[in-house]
Amino acid sequence: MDEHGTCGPHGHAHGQEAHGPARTADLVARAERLAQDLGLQFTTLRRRTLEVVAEEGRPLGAYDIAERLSAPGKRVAAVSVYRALDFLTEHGLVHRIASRNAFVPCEHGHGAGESAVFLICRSCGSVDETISAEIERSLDRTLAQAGFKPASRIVEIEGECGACQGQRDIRL
Amino acid sequence: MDEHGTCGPHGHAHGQEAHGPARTADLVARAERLAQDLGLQFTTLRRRTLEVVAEEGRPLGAYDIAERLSAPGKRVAAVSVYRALDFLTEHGLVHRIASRNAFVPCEHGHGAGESAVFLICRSCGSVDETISAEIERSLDRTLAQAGFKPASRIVEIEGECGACQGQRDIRL
DNA sequence: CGCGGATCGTTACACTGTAACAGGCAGGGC
DNA sequence: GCCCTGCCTGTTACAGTGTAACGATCCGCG
Repeated sequence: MDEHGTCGPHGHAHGQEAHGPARTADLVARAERLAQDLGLQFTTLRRRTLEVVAEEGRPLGAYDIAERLSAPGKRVAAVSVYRALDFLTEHGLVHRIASRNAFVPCEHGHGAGESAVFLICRSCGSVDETISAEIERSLDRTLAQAGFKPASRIVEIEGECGACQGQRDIRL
Repeated sequence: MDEHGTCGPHGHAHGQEAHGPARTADLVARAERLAQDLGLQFTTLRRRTLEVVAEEGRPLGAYDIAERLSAPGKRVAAVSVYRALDFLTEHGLVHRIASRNAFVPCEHGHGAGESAVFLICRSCGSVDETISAEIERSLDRTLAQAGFKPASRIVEIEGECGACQGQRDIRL
């Protein structure tokens, strides 16, 4: 569907968080605590799905995840991945990017209640997750004014991330 | 995919705008002016696609539109509808609801530059489009702070609209 | 008339997501 | 121990969403 990679699928830490194994370990630890506390089952499939999503620096489709989880002779069906993703999204460990039909790891420790803003770069395909109390407040005001009771919020901005703007400037 | 209809697919004017033929005529007129001004072709397929989307009180999938445009012996393929929808969304006449893979008519005269907030009701499936300068400001601030250059914005809130909350109160 | 550009019809295909059913596995009560 | 129950997973099948590619048609323009 797309190629990307202009500023590299891994390794660019634009902002606060670092991608890669460190974040993966954090997320897995959080998932284990959460499962412990709530009496849920953090199964192998769910853990491996979370790991695959966390390792990647860009949104992954369910079928991409299935492919990465598959080994010669041991194929993982997409439907299983969807079920694992249902679990992970339900508990705020990964997010679904509606405009891409793809999934990214949750980069904040926020409870499932809060809502995030996703910054999706068209050049490199990376996704940054930020939280703004100010945006939430103005959203809440608008919703209250419309008499609308929100259940879930989707805020996705497509554009060009800072790193890619810099790269483009150099090339010109 | 879903049934809806709890508060009726048509006829509930919650707020400012009225659905139905009046809005349809407005939109078509706007499209004709726009095509005139920019030297674009507002073809029959595009007009009929716009009409179908405008008449419906809820988001329509591309295949639903194709079905409504088809007559016995004169089938309209989904791919043609997609091309018409590309044209219509590009020029701000309809909006795509990313979380539903569906399309709604634009209910504001805003230029394609501004961004809208969509309130999607889980009970009746209706979609309200509102604009809030306050939300735009806080979004802009957050984006500027992140060094992110936005190209398009998606803000979709799922929940329960005022009308459906009222209905539910009555039934309880 | 010939040419170029845009639109549209058609086919084929890839990707996304879910329904339904069967097997496996762990824990709880007897 | 044994069965029963509930949850998770595997498998198949299918519905829904979206695009690529090619050809035909239409239309304005030189």
